Amino acid sequence: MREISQPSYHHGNLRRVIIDAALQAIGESGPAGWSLRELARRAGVSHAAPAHHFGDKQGLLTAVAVEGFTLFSDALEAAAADVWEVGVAYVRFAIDHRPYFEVMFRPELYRADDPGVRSAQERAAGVLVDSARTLSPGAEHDRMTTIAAWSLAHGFASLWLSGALPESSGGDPEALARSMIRLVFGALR
Amino acid sequence: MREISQPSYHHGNLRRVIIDAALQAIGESGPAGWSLRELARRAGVSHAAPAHHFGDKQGLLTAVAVEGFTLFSDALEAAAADVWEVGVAYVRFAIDHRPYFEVMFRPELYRADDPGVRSAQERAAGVLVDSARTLSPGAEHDRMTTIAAWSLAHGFASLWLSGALPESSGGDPEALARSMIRLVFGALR
DNA sequence: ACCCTATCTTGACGTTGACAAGATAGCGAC
DNA sequence: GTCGCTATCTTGTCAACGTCAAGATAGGGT
Repeated sequence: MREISQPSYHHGNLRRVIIDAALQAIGESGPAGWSLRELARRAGVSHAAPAHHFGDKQGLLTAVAVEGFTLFSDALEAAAADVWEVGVAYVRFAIDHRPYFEVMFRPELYRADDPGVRSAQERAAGVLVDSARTLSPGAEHDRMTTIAAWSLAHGFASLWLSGALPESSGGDPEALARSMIRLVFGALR
Repeated sequence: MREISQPSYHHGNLRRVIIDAALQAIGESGPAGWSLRELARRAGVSHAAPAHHFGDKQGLLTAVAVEGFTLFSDALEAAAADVWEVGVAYVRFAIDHRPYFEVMFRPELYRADDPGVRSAQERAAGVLVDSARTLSPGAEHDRMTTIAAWSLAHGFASLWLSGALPESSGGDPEALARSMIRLVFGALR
């Protein structure tokens, strides 16, 4: 009297199923607090199915990073019309797509030299550089302004996610980020 | 003919030895890329010695976090005389004590509700709040300024450590951080 | 009708974190 | 001094983990 179904050999492509399961697991227990086998169990596949598609755990996380940076670039580009909103979009992405974000900026978890990762990363960086130029008080400060704007948005997102800011419980991250950006860069320009 | 020494039962207190080994391991392979057993092997103790002193892996990382926040507070306080240097000290600590820093802001790795952690954390936050007040353009902007300054320093440190900034290879993080802080908060005040 | 390949499963191996039980050494009491 | 108590550390064990090798299945081209 087995309650487990017999083998049944899937033949759809499980890549998406597995990535989605990974995102959910990362959301629940952080980017390193889950196991491939538990993942497979939840996705209803064998314990080695993930390895087939992604080689190993790093390979799976590499796929997550690529997807993450791509979605990230899309989000930033969509906000680029209003320069002041790019930083807000940065924060919003980090919070709305926390699992992606947490993997993306932990390069030791995946293969950071993967060409797919590289190009997706560069695309995102490009959007940031372009919008920061608009905020810069002068061409000679362009690079410094980019770094400052990036640091400000990234730091706020990281602190918010790690729960270091007391406002994390209950506050509205977008509104807070918007005020912060206007305070800092309103004075600068 | 055994080449391994016989048991020999240490009786010093191995807490320090183990924490130091952990810091080294974290420095080499990130806050989650090492194993307790490998750690013990390097420290020359049995595979269960760490568990005796710290309960489990989380316990060991909790001890690291407490120590880290304490050293962090010391570093910030030492720089507090010159407000402009607090942010620089933040960055310097992150880079000079990378293993501590990487653990401290990953609360899912340790017991963030530990009373020791809490008080060490609050002490560090206190220094930040006090110095940010000096930079604030007005009392009603105090909180916003604190968050902005904190985000700026934390973001810069995180991006630098993760290698996201091209300047990470070869540049001088302290000097860069100093310019960035002066650019942003010089205009604000 | 056949085979070829991508897809997925099964089985196995060494390693890991954790627990339980045993061994050792220092130290105060008498 | 030696007895026993306790903190310290070791040994032994276990389920779970990541990875590899080998086998099973199904769908598409020929």
